[in-house]
Amino acid sequence: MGLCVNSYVVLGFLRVGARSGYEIKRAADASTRFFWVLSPPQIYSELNNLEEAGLVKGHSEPRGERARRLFELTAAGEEALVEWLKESGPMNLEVRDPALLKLFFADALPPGEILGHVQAMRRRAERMLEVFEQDILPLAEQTDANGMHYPLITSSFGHGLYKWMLQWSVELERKLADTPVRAGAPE
Amino acid sequence: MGLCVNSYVVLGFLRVGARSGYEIKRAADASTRFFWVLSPPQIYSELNNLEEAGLVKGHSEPRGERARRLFELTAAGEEALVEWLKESGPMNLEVRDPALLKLFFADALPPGEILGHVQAMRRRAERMLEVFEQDILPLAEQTDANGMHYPLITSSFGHGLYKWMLQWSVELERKLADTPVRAGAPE
DNA sequence: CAAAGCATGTAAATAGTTACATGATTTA
DNA sequence: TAAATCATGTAACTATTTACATGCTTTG
Repeated sequence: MGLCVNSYVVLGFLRVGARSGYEIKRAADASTRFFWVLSPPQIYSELNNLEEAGLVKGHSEPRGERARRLFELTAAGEEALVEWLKESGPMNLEVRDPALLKLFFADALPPGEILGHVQAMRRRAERMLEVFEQDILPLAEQTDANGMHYPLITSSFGHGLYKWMLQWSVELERKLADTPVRAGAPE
Repeated sequence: MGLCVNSYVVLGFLRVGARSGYEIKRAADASTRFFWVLSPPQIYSELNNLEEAGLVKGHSEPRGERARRLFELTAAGEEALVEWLKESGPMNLEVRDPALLKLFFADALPPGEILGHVQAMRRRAERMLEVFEQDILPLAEQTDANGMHYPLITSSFGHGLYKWMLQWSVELERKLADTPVRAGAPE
């Protein structure tokens, strides 16, 4: 019932101009999803939550027969957001990657199968880099030109992260190609 | 009811010698938790699941009055694990980091507050590096000497990742110190 | 104008965390 | 020997995903 990280993501996007659940979803998909996933049902239920708490105010604005609600921050909502942004409690970074997990247990596998996984990791990093370079960064640069600078900074974090991962995968791929079983870690 | 990633983590640790839920927890805390979190209740319920499915076999081995169950892989369990390890479906890397989220929305904050967050990110990376260097890597090297090479490889991934993050934080810290508001992304 | 995709959600199922309980073992 | 910590779990709560429903808009 209380507020959680998701609440502040929703408040944050409302603050910079999103009005509907769908607009929040679009904005999140193009930016924050790389370090915080948020699915549509979470957004919509969070909006209801926040309205009950008086942090957003919604009004009905149907498109024809289709129901539709637009929201805006209240003064209390803006304040709650800024207070949260100021807080500096311990914050845990969490990574979940089934691919690394498979690699962790890969000693149970014949060497031939393992190289394939590493190649898949490399390709995944390449795909992500494309997404960043074609979609995420250009959009963040626009935002930057509009006077909001931190979306570009955090997007560059994502971009740099995947560049690092690509490099790591390539190095491991090379080492495995040289000496299939006794690989030795890259570094 | 079906098997999920957690199932295979449990099978994987049983395969390399863990016998109880607690031993699995200990092993996971010292290795896979950096790319796959798994809490005690998940482990215990997963063990029951796997037993029903015939992939592990458990027997009671109480310590005094305290109940206690030890498990081992069945042949079917070993096979299920290896089949999963071989599979190469699409695998999504997921990151969740409230600190990056705060940084993303930091344009709503006075510049003074922001530097503190970046410093906290740097210190977090430093702490993680210590954990890797003092605990995780030494243990993985032991495992490596015992003929299992992939735990060291994946642990090196974690180590390298946090080294990269430390570098990124330090660079951003410097740029913010120079020009507080108009920061420009590190890269 | 039919099909595909965009926009707007909800219900039900699954996954995961928190808080607790309890006995054994170690340590101050 | 009391307090702390290790070991072994469970119940209840919270968070998240999946699958669906439905009307509007664009496009072949």
